[in-house]
Order: sequence, then structure tokens, then C-alpha cells
Amino acid sequence: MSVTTLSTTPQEVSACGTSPVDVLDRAEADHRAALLKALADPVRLQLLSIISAAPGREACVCDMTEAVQVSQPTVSHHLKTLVDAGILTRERRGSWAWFRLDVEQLAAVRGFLA
Amino acid sequence: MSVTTLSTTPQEVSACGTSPVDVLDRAEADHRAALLKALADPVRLQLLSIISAAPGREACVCDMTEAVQVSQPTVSHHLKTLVDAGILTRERRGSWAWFRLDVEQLAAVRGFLA
DNA sequence: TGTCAATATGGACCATCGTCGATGTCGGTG
DNA sequence: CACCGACATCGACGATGGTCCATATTGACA
Repeated sequence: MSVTTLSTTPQEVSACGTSPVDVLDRAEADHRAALLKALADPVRLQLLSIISAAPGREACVCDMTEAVQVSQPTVSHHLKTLVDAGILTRERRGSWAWFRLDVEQLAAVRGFLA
Repeated sequence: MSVTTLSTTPQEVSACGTSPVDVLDRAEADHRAALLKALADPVRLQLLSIISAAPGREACVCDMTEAVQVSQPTVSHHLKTLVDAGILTRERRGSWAWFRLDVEQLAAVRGFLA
């Protein structure tokens, strides 16, 4: 097979002697980064720990505002961030809002971190 | 057992009827958030995908600058972020810098995401 | 309908982040 | 020693993020 075929053939080697490999495409990288970004905050991790430890893997906002050292609007903001990312789901029951873990979404994150 | 014992007893129930649970303490939450933050960027995920797919799970900077659509200083900056977080290790060989995955650190992240 | 409690939204402020161009540093080679 | 290529650092800029207070919305209930 000839060496001088096409400039687009992935058969070349770079300066340090290795052959270039495939990169995760940007769209998928953006999607994964958005998920990780939603998780990458200490208060949100605390909120998730509450929900994760609660019976039925769901918790009410009033429990969380008491357990975390930020204001109620800030808790609401963080919960919205997690819902928008698909990590939590929100359900209204009477006066209270309940949040439940989406375990599949979390499993997906663990998956691409392997 | 009396109901009016002490205000610090964790036996109370909150407004919505559940009993408060333990929260992940703030220091540990900060540590985990720092790790996730280091991972939560599309370019860094692309860099990690290159290293992860390379033979020996290590790659040279020159390969990465070619594969990603940002400038060389930006690649260097992202690699430093990952090294500072303990996700990558840097090793100098001649003119080139090689980066290797710390698989245990990544496993730890997957661990607390369970 | 009016009021209250629970939650969400809007606006503002300060800190941090991602990116770049310019430049510095270090190793190899003539 | 001088030069060159690989990589790191610096300084700056615009964008995004976390937080708060004030206020709006929603649902229960008198």
C-alpha cells in the first residue's frame, strides 16, 4: 500500500511518534459536560445526598432548606438546575414540592466516566 | 419517651411529615464538587477521551492540540486543571510532555456518584 | 374571597471560568 | 553559544455561575 495516498488518511504519525486517535465529538462532549456541571456544586451534592438517603429516594423542599446553609431561593435555584439537567424530577403534592432522583441519568454519568 | 425532651434531639418531624436525614458534610461536598468541576468541561472531556483511548492510557500534548479546536495555551491550561485535580499526571520526556490517567481518581468519582 | 405558608422567579452583585495573544522557559541540536 | 520547537505562564476580556433580597405564584383553608 502506497504511503502517498491521500491527505485525509489517518495513517500519519505526529511529532512525538504516535498515531492520532479518535476524539469524543464536540456535541457529545457538550452534553456530558452539562450533566457534570449540574453535579459539580457542593450545595447540589448535599441536596442529592439528602434525596438519595431519604425513603423512596425522594424529599420535600422544606427538609432541604433546613439542612443546608443557604437561603430558600438559592435552594430552589439549585433544585431547578438539577431538574433541568434531568437528574431530578419535580412533583407537586399539595403545598409541597417533592424531588426524586433519576437513577438512570446518574448511571449514565458513571457510565461515560469509566 | 417524652416528646418535649430537648430541641437538639433528631426525633422531630418537619412540616411535610418526614424526619430529617443526615446531610453530606460541607468539606466532603467541596472536595467532590472540585473533582466534578475539573471534569465538567467539553474540551477537558475530549482531552480525557484521547488519553483514555491511547495505548498505555497516556498521550502527548502535540497529539491533543491537533485534535481539539482550541489554541495551544488553552489546551495547556485545561491539562493543568486536570493535573491539579489529580485526574492526570504529567511526565516530561525529552521535548514532550506526556499525560497519564489516574484511574483510581476516576473510580472514586464513579464511587460517590452511586 | 382573603390570608397564610410553601415554593418559584427576577434582578443585582461579585467571583470564577474559558479563551486568546504575547511572551517566557526548557530541551535538543547545530 | 545560538537557534528552534514544544510547552507553560501571564494578563486581559467577555461569559457564566452562586448568592442574596424582594417579590410573584401557587395551593390550602377559614
